[in-house]
Amino acid sequence: MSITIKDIAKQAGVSVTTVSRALNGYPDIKPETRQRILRIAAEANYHPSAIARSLVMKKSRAIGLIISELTDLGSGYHMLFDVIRGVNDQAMALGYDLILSATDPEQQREIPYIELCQRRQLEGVVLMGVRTDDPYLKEVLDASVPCALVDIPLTADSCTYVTLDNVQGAKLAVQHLVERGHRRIGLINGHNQAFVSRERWKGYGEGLKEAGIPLREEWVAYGDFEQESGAECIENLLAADPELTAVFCASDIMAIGAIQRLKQLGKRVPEDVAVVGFDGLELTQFLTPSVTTIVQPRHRFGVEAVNLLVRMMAGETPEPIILNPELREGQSTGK
Amino acid sequence: MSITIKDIAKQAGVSVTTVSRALNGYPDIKPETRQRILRIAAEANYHPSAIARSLVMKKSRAIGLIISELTDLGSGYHMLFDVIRGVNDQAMALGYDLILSATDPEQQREIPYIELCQRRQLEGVVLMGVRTDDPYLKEVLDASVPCALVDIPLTADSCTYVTLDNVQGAKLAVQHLVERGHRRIGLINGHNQAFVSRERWKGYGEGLKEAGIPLREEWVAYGDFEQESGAECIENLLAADPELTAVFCASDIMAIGAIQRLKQLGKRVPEDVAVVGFDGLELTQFLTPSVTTIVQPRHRFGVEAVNLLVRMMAGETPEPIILNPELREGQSTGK
DNA sequence: ATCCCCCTCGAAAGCGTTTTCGAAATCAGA
DNA sequence: TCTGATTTCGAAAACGCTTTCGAGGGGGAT
Repeated sequence: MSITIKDIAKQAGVSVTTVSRALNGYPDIKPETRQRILRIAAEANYHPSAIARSLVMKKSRAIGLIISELTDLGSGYHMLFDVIRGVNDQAMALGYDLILSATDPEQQREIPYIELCQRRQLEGVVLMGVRTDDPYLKEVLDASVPCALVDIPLTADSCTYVTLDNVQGAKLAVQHLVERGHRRIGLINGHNQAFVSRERWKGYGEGLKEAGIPLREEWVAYGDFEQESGAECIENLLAADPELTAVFCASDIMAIGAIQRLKQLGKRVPEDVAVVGFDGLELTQFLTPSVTTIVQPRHRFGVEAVNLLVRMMAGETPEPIILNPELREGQSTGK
Repeated sequence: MSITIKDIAKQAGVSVTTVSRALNGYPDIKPETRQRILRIAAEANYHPSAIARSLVMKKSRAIGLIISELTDLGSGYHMLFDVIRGVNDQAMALGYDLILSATDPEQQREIPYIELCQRRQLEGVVLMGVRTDDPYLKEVLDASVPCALVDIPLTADSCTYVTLDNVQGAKLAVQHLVERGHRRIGLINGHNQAFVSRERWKGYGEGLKEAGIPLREEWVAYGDFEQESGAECIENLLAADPELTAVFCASDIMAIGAIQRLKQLGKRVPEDVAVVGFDGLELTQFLTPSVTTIVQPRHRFGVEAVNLLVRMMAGETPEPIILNPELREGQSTGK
């Protein structure tokens, strides 16, 4: 059906060996023969089969992008998309094809990690959206396929990660609020199955400590990164301490939910309660009030993950990449 | 390196043929031999190479997901992600692997369509986010690889599509506004390189006509689906006709931009100007005011696209799928 | 004229599967 | 016990490519 290297060889009156050499830029071939072959191949609109090539070279030139919980409308929703873009862009730029595989722990549709890698001969894998208790994780850590984790600070023989300095990010948020004069600052954290939650909690604590503010149990609530949970949490926090004047949310989406509920409760933002979000979603700039947030370089996560991967595939054992957070001021924390 | 079918054969003391047969459920094999082979394969954690299999079977069991303008933060931003999820879910459910390829017309990084298909032996392709003037389109239409288009109403020999009834959707929006008593209704449309824009324009016109309202040139503005353009357009429209009391936006994002700008101009929504969006983004429910919108079954787009694909791969020539829009009321059009 | 080396190219093996074709073994019926 | 059908299995080719190894030819040096 499809046109093969043999056809080109026949057409050019040479052997397949010669065609292969011409196409792959080997030196031991007469320049004019090469030109002729190239021309014929182009005219015939010939493109070598990546499959056949993979088989013989034992390299697929493909990397996997595995996302847990993609089907969950959930947590990283807005975050994930940009990371996907980054991974895609860099993979393409480097000549790798991307195989997307979104798994879903709940529905048991998980294909064992190893199997996927073996089946498609993946040269490396970018893994994201994984909970701390996800079964994938164990498999990955002792598999031999290079793996770059996004927002999961674990390393192993063939495994490293890229993430934000979440501790620093959370601290930035708290510092910003302290500068604005707040002393009673709540935290609406994400669920504990997310690695980032622990770090943001830590950063929150450090931020308070540096300001000489003792941490209080009732200032911390746990949501699930979703809008609704942000609303519920802020209500709970206010019930526990009506004097609360500020809250730091571990996701912009929860921040939006919180602001929404605050309005319903008759509280003004930022006059009565100031709010800081996390993620740096574009839409936060266009809300009323616009939301102060810790911005993550999401696209770059993807790019760097692929970069880590190719370095690992080259035999290196690169250090994890920890990107710096930035605070973007909005109206939700006043001027 | 990796364990192959030969290893299993040797282990079991049979030929590779027999192993292949056992694994693939052929009947001509003694039940107990099959069991033994299966056991051995499982113990060895063996998984057949999809690559080798593809080569000999000339079927890759892989479909491509090609997205133009993914790198554009742009237009379908929020829409695309859900469609991707749908494609992924259904592809997995049906046992196909997904190869993601986001191209970018601007940066010329486009890999010719045909080449991609040939290289990876794709059995079918889902194509989305393509402009009317995109070079891909021509290639696709006369290629022989089955192709399912999303939101691009074109058919060809091996090509069909899934989309929303955009005419009906726009009409729903206008009807809703008319019911609320509006007579001067503007349209903030998307750019004309999007297929959907033409249809939404048509639906807008029909909606007005049915209400006996003559369409006026200056009621129509063209944005690019982005927030900023929504803001600019509403300002222009109001400049052209200060009496405007309602506007229908061809994307939720533009609607948000428009509402934002309206507030800045001292107009109340919906009291002074009512706004309807398009897409049915979740976040529209959580804004103040929440946005009335035409909801698209985005996830289902992906699912149906894959369904179309497999039917085409089976030799059928299925009819296009046109899904029905639904209006979801928010506060932006009053009660 | 001889020898050696370099340049250019082809034959063939091999990658891990599936599948065709036929052979061996088993079984039924007589 | 023999025949023929049926069941169970193996040898080998094929898929499209890369790569090793070596052959042939031309040119320069001796």
